[in-house]
Amino acid sequence: MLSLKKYLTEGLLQFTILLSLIGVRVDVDTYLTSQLPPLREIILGPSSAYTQTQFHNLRNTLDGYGIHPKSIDLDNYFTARRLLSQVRALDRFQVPTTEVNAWLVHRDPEGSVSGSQPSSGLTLESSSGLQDVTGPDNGVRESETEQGFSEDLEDLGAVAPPVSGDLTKEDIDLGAGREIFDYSHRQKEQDVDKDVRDGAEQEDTWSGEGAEALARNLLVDGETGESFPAQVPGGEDQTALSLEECLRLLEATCPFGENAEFPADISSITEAVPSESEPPGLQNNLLSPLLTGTESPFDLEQQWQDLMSIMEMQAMEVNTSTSEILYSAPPGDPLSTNYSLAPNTPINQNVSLHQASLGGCSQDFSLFSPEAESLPVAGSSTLLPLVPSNSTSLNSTFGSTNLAGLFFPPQLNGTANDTAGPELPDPLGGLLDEAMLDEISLMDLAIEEGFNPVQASQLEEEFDSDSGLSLDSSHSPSSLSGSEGSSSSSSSSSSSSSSSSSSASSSASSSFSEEGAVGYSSDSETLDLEEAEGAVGYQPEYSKFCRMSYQDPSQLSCLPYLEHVGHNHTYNMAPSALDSADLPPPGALKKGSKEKQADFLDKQMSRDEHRARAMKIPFTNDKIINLPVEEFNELLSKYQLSEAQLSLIRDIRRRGKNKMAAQNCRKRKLDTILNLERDVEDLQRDKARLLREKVEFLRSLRQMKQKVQSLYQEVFGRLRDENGRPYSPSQYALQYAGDGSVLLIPRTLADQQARRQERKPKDRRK
DNA sequence: AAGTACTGTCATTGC
DNA sequence: AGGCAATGACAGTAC
Repeated sequence: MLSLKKYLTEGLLQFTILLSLIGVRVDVDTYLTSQLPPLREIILGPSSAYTQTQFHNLRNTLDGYGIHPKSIDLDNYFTARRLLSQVRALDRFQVPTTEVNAWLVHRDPEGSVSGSQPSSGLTLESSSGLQDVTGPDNGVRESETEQGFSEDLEDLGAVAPPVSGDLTKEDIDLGAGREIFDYSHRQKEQDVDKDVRDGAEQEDTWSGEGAEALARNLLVDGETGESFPAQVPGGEDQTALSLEECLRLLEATCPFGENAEFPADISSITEAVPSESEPPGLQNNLLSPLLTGTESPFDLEQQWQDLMSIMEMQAMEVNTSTSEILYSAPPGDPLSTNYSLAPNTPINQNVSLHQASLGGCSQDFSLFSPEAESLPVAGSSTLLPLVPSNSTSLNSTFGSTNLAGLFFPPQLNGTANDTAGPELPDPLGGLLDEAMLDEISLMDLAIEEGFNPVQASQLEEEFDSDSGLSLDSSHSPSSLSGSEGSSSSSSSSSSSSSSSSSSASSSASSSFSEEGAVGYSSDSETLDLEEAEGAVGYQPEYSKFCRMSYQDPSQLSCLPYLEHVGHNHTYNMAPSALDSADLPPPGALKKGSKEKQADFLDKQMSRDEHRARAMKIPFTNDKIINLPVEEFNELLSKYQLSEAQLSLIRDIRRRGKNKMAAQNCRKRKLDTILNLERDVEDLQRDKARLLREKVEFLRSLRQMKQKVQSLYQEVFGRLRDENGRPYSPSQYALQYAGDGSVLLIPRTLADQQARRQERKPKDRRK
């Protein structure tokens, strides 16, 4: 039997912790100070009279030290210490610690009522595999806490043999074999529950009847499929009783005493319960005042919906088969047998857990049941560990899929055995398949390092190889301008190469002075050139370095340093811009290289330039090409030109313009490619970042799920029937009803509701 | 000698 | 309609 007071104390605190962790502010002080003085007394007054020994819960295997089952003070002491440490550790949580409280109140047909208020007094830590994610704090805190417990035990001399099967935090987290607990638990109850065990052996047959009986006492919302305790005033089988009534019965059933199972101060508790909430259901009895109090201006519903939406993500990827595996026990499993309930035990009634009334969040609680349908109703169930293994793999740690399966206690007394069974299915596995994880890890690495210049370039290279585009840094936007600069400088060489073939003999460069280019008489280009040199009278030194492509007659960049540049990339340079190019200082020219340079510049003459010179065109190609149409025509009109000359001039103009157009076109093409490369890089970075964020979110989600799962386990594991025996997870499941209450319902019923829940979304899609 | 890159040129298209 | 930019295609050249 359980101590109401203890459970209230822990439960309220735990629930407050839970709410605070999910972002809800609960002002417990309100209840402690004004509204519910008795309750406050209960909570704050850790009198040993209010504590009880919980043989089935939590405390006997701390660091190998057992606690004597009768050590009431120690029990209370540990409880207080644990809760205190949890509260103090709240600020160190990186991931909200989910705490769920539930009260179980049921009444047997004979009128004896057993009430229990199991609470999750543990702050369930993530598995070791998660500790690295949440940071060292968790591990430290946990170790500190538990070590403190051990030390406390030693100091107090409370070294008791590990007799009881009480659930400890370690048990939950580390998955101590359930046999440990089950054994002790059964040792204690063996004698007492012989008859019950007989009933347990009939578990299979009972399950059906029990389910029916339960169904009869449950009102199932035809629309939502949610079930809630039937409110049958005065009904003998009524499940939910007023708290007062329950307490009264408890008082009568469980005398207050040293070993009393219910040492709670009944009157205090009764007073703590608002009288107006007495009637039938427990809906308004215990938690309701707390949760519906005016001190909760927050949007509880929204909070829960947020939480549940996260959980729903898991539920969407329910792996029902896993649920079966999780809770199907090997035949003859003593534990499962022990869990079984006699067909006619009061627990067969719809057991309404303490109503965790959370406003309108009820619909969200339905999430806890969907998977139930996949669970075998038969009792022979093996309880597999729900606590995720230490694996750091997301797939493995994201274990449970649906909440029912997720929360389903692996073992009745809430212990989780890491080694006991397969890992829960990862509902998020689909989102993070191996390929994706690989990608994420790669990109994570790349991106995290990407902000390091060196590693960023490495990352880019990786991306480059993928895209097939060379992302060589020289092609980066910044380098683009550089290439532009070099290309512009290379124009002369480019055109020289094309013209070199026709100017074999030129030892002197041919730069035409517009006004002086007249009087050509030679037949060959070579001759023309030679003659031109003399005829035009250009300045050799100047022309050597100022030979310009006809395309840019006005440019005359005359940049000696461009000699070694291979190509002309002055695509986009406006003639005026090129025109402004600085001429090299004459002094910079080395006379020794004059000849060489002259030859070089001569070679740079384009074919059209050579042709123009040969045809004695009186103006430069630059003018031919770049003058506006009107001016160009005006220019032509000034001279009397032959048809051949006019044709050549028009061809020169056409080709020149086309040449520049081609250059611009190629430049645009290159720019487009480079921009695309840049876009690809940016998108890849964004993708990597988003993937990394996704991983982080999934980690957080996984941790929250683990917390909730552990809480479910703990809550369920703490539930006891009137005989103090745990409920079989294979036959019962916790479900959050539509009205926010938490119900302990048979699996069969949960299955039915789960099916309805599954149909609904489908219908909506239609 | 073959492959590649760059460039010029032509033809075409569309504005 | 003419001029012109843009562009694909081709060829020449250099490496």
